[in-house]
Amino acid sequence: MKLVIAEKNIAAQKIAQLLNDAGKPKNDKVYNTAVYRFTVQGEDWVSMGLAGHILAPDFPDEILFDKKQGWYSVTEDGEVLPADVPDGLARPPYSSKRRPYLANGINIKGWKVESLPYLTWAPIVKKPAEKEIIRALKNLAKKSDAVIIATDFDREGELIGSDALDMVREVAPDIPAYRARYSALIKGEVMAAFDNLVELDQNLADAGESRQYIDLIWGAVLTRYLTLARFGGFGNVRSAGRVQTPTLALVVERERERLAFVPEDYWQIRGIGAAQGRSDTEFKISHATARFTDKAAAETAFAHVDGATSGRVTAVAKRSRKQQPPTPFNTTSLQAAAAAEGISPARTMRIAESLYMSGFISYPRVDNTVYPRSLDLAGIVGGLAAGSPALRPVCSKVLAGPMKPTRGKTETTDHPPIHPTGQGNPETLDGGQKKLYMLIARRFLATLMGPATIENTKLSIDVAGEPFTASGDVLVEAGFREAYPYGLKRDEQLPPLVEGDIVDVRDIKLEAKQTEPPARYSQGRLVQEMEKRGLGTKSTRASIIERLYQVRYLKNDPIEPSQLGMAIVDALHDFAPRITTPEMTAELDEDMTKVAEGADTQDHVVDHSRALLAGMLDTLIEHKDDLGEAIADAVTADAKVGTCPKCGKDLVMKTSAKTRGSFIGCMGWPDCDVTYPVPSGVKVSPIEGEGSVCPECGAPRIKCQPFRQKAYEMCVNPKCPTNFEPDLVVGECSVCKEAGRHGDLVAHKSERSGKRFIRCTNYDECGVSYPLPSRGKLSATGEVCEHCGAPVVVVETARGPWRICVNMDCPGKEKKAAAGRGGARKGASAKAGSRATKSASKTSSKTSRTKSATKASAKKPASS
DNA sequence: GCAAGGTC
Repeated sequence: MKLVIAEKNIAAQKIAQLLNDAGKPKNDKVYNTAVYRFTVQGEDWVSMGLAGHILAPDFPDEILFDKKQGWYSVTEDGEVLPADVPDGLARPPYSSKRRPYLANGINIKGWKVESLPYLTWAPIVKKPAEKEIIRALKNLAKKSDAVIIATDFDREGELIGSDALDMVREVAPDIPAYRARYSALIKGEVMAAFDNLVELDQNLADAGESRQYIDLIWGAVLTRYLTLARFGGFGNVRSAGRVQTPTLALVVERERERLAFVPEDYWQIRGIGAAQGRSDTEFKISHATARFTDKAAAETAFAHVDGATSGRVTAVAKRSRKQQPPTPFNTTSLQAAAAAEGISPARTMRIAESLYMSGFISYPRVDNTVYPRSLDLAGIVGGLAAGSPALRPVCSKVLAGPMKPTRGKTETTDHPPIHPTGQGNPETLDGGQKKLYMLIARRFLATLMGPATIENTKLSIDVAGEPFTASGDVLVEAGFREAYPYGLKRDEQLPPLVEGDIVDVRDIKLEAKQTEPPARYSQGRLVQEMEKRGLGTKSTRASIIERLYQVRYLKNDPIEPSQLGMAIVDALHDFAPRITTPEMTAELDEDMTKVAEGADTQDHVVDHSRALLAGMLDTLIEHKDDLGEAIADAVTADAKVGTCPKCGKDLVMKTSAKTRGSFIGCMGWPDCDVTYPVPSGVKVSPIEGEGSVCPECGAPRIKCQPFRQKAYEMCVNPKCPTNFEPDLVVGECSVCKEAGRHGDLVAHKSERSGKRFIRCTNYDECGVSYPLPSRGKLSATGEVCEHCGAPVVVVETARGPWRICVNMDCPGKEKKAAAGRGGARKGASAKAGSRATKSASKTSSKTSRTKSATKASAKKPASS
């Protein structure tokens, strides 16, 4: 039997199909890995896909021998280094004897940064990362008489194949091994590759492995250095890396440009025009001098037209322009287009992966922007028409047309550009999936259609001797725009005017403006910029940006660096500049090429890189305390939400050591004891300028951003009247009413516990009381619950306004809790909700949430 | 608790 090892499942499947003597390959499983059995000239073959790299480089366990001690650990005898640092390269400038050792436990302060030189020179081993796949691979290898490495035809593919071969050799040391190199998963290519098998290119694999090692060493050393320079507690990693740090630097650089930007004043004269007596035809007019840089000139011109009520059309110019249809999607252009529709690149890739796995779209990680000839364009359009009623009309048009697909600049042959398969029913997709799928489907159709024609009309209008203009764009021929409306501007239709017509004008104003600084990056723009600068790959850019958000170097979208992000870039720029620029990647690529060509060796290149890093460590360690301080200051600045009304110091977000929960505390602690609770489940940020201080109580107001819901602002002080109305009457007591007396239901707040509740004024007699959510402004509705007759109130919770029946045991709660599981149910309801809701909310893991959601919706009656 | 690169 011959074993074919591909990089991924889809390739293994395709190869089996293409090489098979006849018919379909047999799908099989080895342990949990899909394999494909087929025959080639009567001989039994089997193919299996890996999942990319199956081994991961790491430091040996001896260095991390105690998982608990992690980064602080060393070997028993204090020796980390094997004695195989090549001659001629600097050894660490200290001996193990000098190292401050861990007498009783861990001498963290002395040890942590001192240990970095050891790490720089530490050996690296490859550890199994995909144990299940390795198990299947070895199982098949034992039964095979030859293996053929058929991983992707690139550097990483060669490395993945080489790692796989190493695993094979562990169980079949002498098995013959070959390499098949194909650059497209099509019959001709694959057949030719298997007819002309070659040997694995170890140099190329070594080049890839060098990349792995250098990334790990630089990343681990600098990340540990930054993290430990001022340890911020677990979960506060300050990461650095060959790709992420230059990417962060791009954002910081843009922010610095904005900060350094000196706005220039300019003036505009603008107003409203309309066909005479036809205020329904209004359009914008502006002075022909779009921007006056001279204030006096602007004022002179404005003096002429101030109060003018009419003008005369002096010229009408029409000009039509064509907008060419877009090129096919590759990973980067899909990410950029989706980002413009509010889907982050990382989320785009997660959704695209799921669409790919369920057969809706083609392979999503591609550079190619040219459809291969073999792609059945008409067949896909037909499939789209059948599956999606919304696309049917435009599909018919495409099928009737000449269908000449556009071509992008990048042409590779590994995979076709991202396109819909035309299979599957889009109605079964969830919100995000459907949105992305439609984008991909519409883009595909657009690439097969003609240009759009936009007609521009420009009016020249004389108003009291001053030249004005008006401009309007109208889509006169939709072309591809019929399929692809994304980013299309709305028509600006001007009324049909001719030279000499009189137009009404009104509201001509002189506006003082300032030039704007360069715009911040959107996530889509940043992905494109990374590509331009050679940072990361199509498969990694999205996750690297996400990582920068996760470590809180970046915030918001358009992207802003945090103070921490800026401090990190500054620190590395000063002491390890190599990591902060795209040049490190460029130089690495040069080194990799040399290794691949055999002009240099892995050991030499990696050791050279280690030496470069080692050369920076003295300076880094020397400045450890300064840098630690800079990081701590930046973190405090990022955490600031306002100013303490009691002592004037900063109020910052803090984490309780005991409960791990967040709260807002004063930097003056322990001298100042001001603290505020933080709404749960929301992202809190300060409000700048106006509205930043509560006019009622002087505490800061904050902006709360709930997950995927509208942000709102509130005062942080829960006792503030803007958050709670004391002694609010929310309704009448039904128990008392039945007993023939009157009782008001009044909201109270316990002084001791801070808990809020509703109690009847005749509580001693009727015993009626209801609990309330602990936070959120309360207001009465005057309504009573249809299920139990208790009052209905509105609570402004962290996630927006929410109507509740105050009765915990209301029979209506059960149904609501079940029906609302999908997301309509608001956060605070768990606290004040029925007992059933309460117990359900305790299961907080994702899976159980999903499970109960499925269950609940299954139970949901069809009528609701 | 580290990187970046594959892909699930």
